[in-house]
Amino acid sequence: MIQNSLNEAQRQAVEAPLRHQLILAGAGSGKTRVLTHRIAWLVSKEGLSPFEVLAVTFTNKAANEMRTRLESLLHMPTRQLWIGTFHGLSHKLLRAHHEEAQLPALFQIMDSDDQLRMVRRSIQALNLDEDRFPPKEAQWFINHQKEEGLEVTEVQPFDAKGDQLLKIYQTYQAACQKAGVIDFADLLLKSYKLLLKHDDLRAHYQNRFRALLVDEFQDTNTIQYAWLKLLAGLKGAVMIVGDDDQSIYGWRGARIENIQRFSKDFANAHVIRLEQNYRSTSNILKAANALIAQNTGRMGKNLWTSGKDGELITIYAGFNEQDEAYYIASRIREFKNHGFPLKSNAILYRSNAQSRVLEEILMQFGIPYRVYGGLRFFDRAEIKDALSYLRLIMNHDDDTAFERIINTPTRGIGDRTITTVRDYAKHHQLTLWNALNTLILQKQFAARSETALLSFIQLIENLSKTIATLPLHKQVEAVIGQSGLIEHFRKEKGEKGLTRIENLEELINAAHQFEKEREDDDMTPLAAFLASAALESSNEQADASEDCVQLMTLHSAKGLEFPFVYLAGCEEELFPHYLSMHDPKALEEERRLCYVGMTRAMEKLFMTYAETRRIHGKEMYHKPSRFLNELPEELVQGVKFRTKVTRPMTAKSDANIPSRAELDSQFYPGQTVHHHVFGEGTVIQLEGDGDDLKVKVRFKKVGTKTLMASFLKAK
DNA sequence: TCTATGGTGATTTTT
DNA sequence: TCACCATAGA
Repeated sequence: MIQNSLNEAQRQAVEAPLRHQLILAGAGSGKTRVLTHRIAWLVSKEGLSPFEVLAVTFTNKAANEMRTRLESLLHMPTRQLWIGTFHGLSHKLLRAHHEEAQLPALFQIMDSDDQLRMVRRSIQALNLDEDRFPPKEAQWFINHQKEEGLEVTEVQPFDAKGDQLLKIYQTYQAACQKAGVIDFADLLLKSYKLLLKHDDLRAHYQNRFRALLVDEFQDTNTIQYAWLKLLAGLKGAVMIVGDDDQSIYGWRGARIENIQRFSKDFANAHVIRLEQNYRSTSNILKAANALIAQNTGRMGKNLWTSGKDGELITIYAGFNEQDEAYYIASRIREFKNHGFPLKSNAILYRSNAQSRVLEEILMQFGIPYRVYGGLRFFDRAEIKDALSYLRLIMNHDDDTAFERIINTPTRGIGDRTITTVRDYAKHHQLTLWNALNTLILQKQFAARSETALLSFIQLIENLSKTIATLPLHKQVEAVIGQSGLIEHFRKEKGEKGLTRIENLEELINAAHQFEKEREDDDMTPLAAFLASAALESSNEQADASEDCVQLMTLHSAKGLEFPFVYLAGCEEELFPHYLSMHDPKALEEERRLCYVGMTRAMEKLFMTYAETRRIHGKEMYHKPSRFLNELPEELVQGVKFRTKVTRPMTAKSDANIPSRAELDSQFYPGQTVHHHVFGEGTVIQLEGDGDDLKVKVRFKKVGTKTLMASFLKAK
């Protein structure tokens, strides 16, 4: 990517006067670059104060990246600038105006796990049959209502079942209110209603934000759209960046139609297409374009590159899933032998279950790998236990936290006892903590239970006192130390308990880190830490240092890129998935998923399938995915997937061998290099050879540059 | 309170 | 097939 300056379309988007803009940004077309440059332009050339800009993303990762890049562009702190996720910014609004939003000052955020427990308890409290009303379904119902912008008072049930579900919603919502906790969907809904109901606040924010920018707009749902529209008011200039072809979260409530709706709701919006791709070879782009052209109702877009044609796309037909995995592992080993690091390989698949066979074979090959998208750090049971102690200490009314730790570690408080407390709380409209204390005063428990309960109350109250004056990490440390969690997990046999203890220690580190990095706001450090634990469940510690193959689902690959991509399991019923292949809308989303997967590849794309595969214990024969047939034949090589051939287990190589220039050079795509001025970067491509060898490098700090090889150091 | 057993059901996931 | 849950029994 030689992109020292913006291309024409990018420049138009960046340097436009304040106005509504719809940027259709194809994969790898530099959309983050456009977003950050746009903000920088508005601030430095249009004279906007950072105070007047609002930028919304979907993930924390994107928000952080944007802020970092912006700081290096503007050379000034960006604290005043509101950059964050929909949820994060909503949270900020609710904290600042919790009274108007009718929330307690110390309200806590529930994650979906907590939410499910809360829903389950609501169903039980209503004496409903869990078989007829599965908690998952009720949870989905509640979230769906909220995402459509409907508070509990606004839902119109249309049948008997809906009636019951609404009752669950009501009970659940009342329980949340009582405990002072809110769920993810509430963050958006409540902040939306806050602005809607309070004219003064709405006027204030509508006046304040002169420019509003939204990333990944195709992923927005109804409430997010309404939220944005309300915040923009009549004066705010809104710029949305998105790609209808990469909309893969429809099943989660994302409304692809929001993009079309935007042009209607925001008058005179300028549409700009970013179609020049700086990531993939021409052949990969042509194939992806051909595939996505099969979809109907697109905004329309054709990716192109000024770069090389590159390799053809290799399709491999394995005779079973082991053979498929063998083939992939062999290619990876081959690349490794040619000097490419393992981390330039990514294996993508439709469903998580597919990773197992791949992992087994990679292990046989002795190839290190990393599977993305497992349990996140803050979702681990032991971490949630420790956080629940902190939550209960901060807010004794937090019933979710109470339920979680009342008998963790086990302290002789049984189900009977807890049910007594729950029932009493329900009948007297008390929180669990208050109900427990009242019952103790009334001597309602057997002697043994009472001792256990009293020691629990003592523990929480003592901790509340002792940690009041401590710095955050000491608070966390004290709570973990005195809760007995460490002893509890020490009893767990095997490595599991040890890992848990290590994780608890890591939590103390995280608190320490958080203390150092936190910007000051009006929350106490503990409150801020708990909120960020719920909202910023950082996927994992950045152990990017380890060189290993990346395994992940197609969904989690969105936004990433890799020199070599293997799209595994390209079979009917698996991809497109059988649950999605009969509904035309869902099928198109599957195709978009395939498009997303293909466009992750920079240099070389492999698409593989297995003629037979074991699924749920049964041997299944699937046809090759229709998506393979939608690729132009002249762009495809390798095993003829349209005719059946019997093949030996050992897969023969038909992969690309790196070019002469690449072999002669000490540099290769995907390599980390160092430059004395520009700092660290990743090699994207080699050009020329011998003394004339030039290397395209994407630097972390300064973007992409092409340099003489002699100026670079391998790392 | 821990452990064994059987039934069930099985895309995709961020906040 | 297998992993997760709920439930029963020690």
